[in-house]
Amino acid sequence: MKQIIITVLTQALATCRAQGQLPAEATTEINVDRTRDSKHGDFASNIALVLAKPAKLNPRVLAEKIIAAIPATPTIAKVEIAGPGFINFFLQQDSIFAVVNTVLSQRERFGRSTIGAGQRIQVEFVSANPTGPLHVGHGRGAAYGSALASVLTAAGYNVDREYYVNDAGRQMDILAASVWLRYLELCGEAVVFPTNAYKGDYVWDIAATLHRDNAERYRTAWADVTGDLPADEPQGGDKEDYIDAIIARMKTLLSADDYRKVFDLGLHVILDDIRDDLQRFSVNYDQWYSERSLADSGAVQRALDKLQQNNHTYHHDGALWFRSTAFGDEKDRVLVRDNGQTTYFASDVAYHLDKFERGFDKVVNIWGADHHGYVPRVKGALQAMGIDPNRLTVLLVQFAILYQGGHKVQMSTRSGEFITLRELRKQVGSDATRFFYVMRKSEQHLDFDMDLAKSQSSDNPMYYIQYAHARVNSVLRKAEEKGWGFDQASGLAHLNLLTESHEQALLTALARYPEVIESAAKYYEPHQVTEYLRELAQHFHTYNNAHKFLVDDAALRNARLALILAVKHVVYNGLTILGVSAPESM
RNA sequence: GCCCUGGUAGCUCAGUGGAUAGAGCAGCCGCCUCCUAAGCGGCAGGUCGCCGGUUCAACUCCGGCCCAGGGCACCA
Repeated sequence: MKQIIITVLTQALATCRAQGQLPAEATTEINVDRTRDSKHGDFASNIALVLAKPAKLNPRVLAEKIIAAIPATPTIAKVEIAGPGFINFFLQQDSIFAVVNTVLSQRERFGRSTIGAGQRIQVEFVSANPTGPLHVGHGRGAAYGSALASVLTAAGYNVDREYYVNDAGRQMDILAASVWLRYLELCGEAVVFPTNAYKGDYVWDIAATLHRDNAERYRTAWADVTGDLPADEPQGGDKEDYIDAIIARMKTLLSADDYRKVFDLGLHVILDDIRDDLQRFSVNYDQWYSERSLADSGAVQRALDKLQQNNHTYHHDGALWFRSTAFGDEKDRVLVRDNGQTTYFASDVAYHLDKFERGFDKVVNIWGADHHGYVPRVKGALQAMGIDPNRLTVLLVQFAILYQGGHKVQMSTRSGEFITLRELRKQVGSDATRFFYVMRKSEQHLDFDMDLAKSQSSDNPMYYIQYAHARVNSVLRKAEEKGWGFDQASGLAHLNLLTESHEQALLTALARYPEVIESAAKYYEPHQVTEYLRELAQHFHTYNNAHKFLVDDAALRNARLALILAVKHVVYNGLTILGVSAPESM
């Protein structure tokens, strides 16, 4: 509909130019918006205000000329000048009713758009290190990424959802060491657990599995482990140096093969847990991409070669550096450490090169806000390798703060005490958790009110929306019980009986849905969908309260049922995008 | 110090250059003989952090300042 108006305005402007009423150089992008107030019609354009200056005309005079040049269009009933020079468009009633027909025939396809057609886009999200269960911070990234991917799919993009598995690197070594030390404890060794090791209970579980399946095969005397190692933090040493020394010792005491077995057990147990957790959260992936595979396949070396060939690297202090300052970063970054090991950053350069080599037109990374400092170096590396950095969008998700009983829920990632996503889902439920996570725009700090999310009242926006869906269903059931059923053909034939202001408002709301999807996709903002659904549900509940649907007049009754059935479809479509269920009854 | 986010009603937040800045909650007053009251209506509530600038038009864009949170590794 909006497109029709833009087309019509484009034609009108061309006519004005042809008649010499508007200078040829007076051009601008045509802006058409829905009006806030129905007195201003259905759509409005500010075109006359924008072009008034270049046209050297009073905006209202220019608006007159534009309106005079607008070709007759069946869907437009009336065009008016208002205020300082707005052009207001009033739609034909028939084209307003048409949305019901469209929704009922397209059903779950209603709202899909083609703005992304032919474009491949990758959304990478969560990608938490498999060193422990997901916590509530990851949950927000999961809900947001998943909803965004669905929005983009609805907008016509070919979307690929990916989880980057950090299955290499120091943190994973620390996990392997943590598992092994707990295992030694189970074997009866008097282990003093390192300050910097992972202390969560899940580490005990993995160690127990290791012990159950392998008995004492990996056992070493604790004295042989610590031997001549530096002191840990409580003894005045450095906890980082200490844990690194433990890892090195573990690698010498176990064969490479055995080390890998312990390492992989931890990795697989935790990754399986994460997979399970996300699946229960209705978050699914097309690809789980292994960091280790980048090194194994030589992709990391290829990326380093590429940077070196393009003269963007140098050697210093025994390390290989990327000159990221040449691309706006605040300092240069190490790719290969003086000990010969590549950095996480080197893997990430290779990973991002690989993403674009896989043929994605656009790549979206969803990161925690604490990683924002990382953006310039990754974009810099892409540019250094000859890839347009604007094809990569990094979306930063701020932290979620949980509130319960009016108080902030204390969280500490230290000593393994944190609220897991699983625990949150268990307490609040998957639907409400997902809804609350995406209710706010991602760059906003989120105050997550667990009591509200759990409450089954209209105060809870998710229940409010779900209830609209269930309520339509309830009315339809009642129609069956009364022996009337629902005659869709009759309803569609009598849409012109829907003249109440509540009905008109609802029709407009339904027609807005495709625009909301496009906007949410364009700005990567799924929260627009939650906002919209709340408004739609509100229009519905208000209507329900003001008018009876199941009236004796069959024509009116069927028309109303057609309208509310359309509402049901749209609520379903929107909730589905958000990963929230739409119950038939509540 | 530098970099990223925020600052809009008592609280939580929409508002992505337009018309009189909106919603939910909290507060006050009302609405079930009726398809689910898990609902609806009304009242009250604002220096859009502050100061400049751009524009016909600024909560929105630009600059400076103040406040809050986060980030500034040869960790991941």
